[in-house]
Amino acid sequence: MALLTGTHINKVDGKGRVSVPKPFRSALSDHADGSGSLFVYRSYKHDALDACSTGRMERIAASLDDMDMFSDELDDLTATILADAVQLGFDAEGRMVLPRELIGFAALNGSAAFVGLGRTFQIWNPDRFRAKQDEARARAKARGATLKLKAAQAPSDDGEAG
Amino acid sequence: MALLTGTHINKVDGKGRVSVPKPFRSALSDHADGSGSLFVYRSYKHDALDACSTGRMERIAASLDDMDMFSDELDDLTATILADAVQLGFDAEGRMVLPRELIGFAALNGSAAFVGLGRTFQIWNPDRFRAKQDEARARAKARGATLKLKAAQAPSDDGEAG
DNA sequence: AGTAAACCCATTGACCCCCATTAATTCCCA
DNA sequence: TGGGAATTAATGGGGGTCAATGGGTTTACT
Repeated sequence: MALLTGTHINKVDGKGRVSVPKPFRSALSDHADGSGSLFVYRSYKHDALDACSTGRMERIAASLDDMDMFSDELDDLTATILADAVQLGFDAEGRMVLPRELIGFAALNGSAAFVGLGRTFQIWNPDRFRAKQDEARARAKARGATLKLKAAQAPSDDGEAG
Repeated sequence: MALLTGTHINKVDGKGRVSVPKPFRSALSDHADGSGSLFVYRSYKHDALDACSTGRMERIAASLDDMDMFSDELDDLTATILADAVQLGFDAEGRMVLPRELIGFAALNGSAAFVGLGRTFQIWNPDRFRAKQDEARARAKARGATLKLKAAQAPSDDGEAG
């Protein structure tokens, strides 16, 4: 799967429709015809939405399925991720329809910021994201954050079939 | 099998009928004609119902079959799951009829929340589930819950033969 | 006959699909 | 290299279809 990067701000209309940015749409769509779907769920860390490809959500479900049935930890994770995730498809124009509840949770009043995070992305209220980003940059600078690169490898498409 | 995700709230009428959410119905139905059936049993952890496809119930039975005969553990699990499970079918409109006893157990007073858990789902009293989910999210946030993703793989259809 | 379950039909309202318009970029050609 | 045309992304609105729901009728079983 191509990388999801950058921040793209699109409008949310009265029906809850938002255009998924073209680069994201291309990266997410399983088929060449541009059709496809994605999963969206409430972030448990921020007042924003997390989103990922169906392939990745399959991986999440498979990972959870490997845990012991009836364990408390499994219970919490399924409730916060799977029980919350809605699968949305694109229409012919490349838009998805966000449920009202999610729009309310992330306070998407008329516009939404699509924030690429590599393999996943988030959907933010644009103003809130700007603030969060400023903080994150300040923290990284203050802390002198560093990153150890791992060795180059064949890119994973993160799901689909392997 | 497609993933079972999201929370869908439908009404329970006086006859005990509930529409099974379309995405769940599609995921559960063995045949293209939309017919199909599922298993429902009382959760032993919550005041809610557990439900799954026939394929998965067979997997559960097979897993139990691998345990030692006559062990107390096997005894308990068969009694709580297999002995309690009822097989329900859909009518032409995609509804199932919940037995009164199960409606009472899960306190489904007029409406029911279908909660997708990936390979299985639960049926909750909507208010109770909201409360449970809020707690789970709070715990996940406090604990900084993380999930180690397993490697990508071909998606399991969870049944049929697997 | 009485009870309960399955089947059939009608209504409504949400969602999906289609068309039209605008805006912005790229491409082409002068 | 600048202007103009064509393509594509994003947006706005309207209408048809289907999922969800409620009620009624027949069938089966006791």
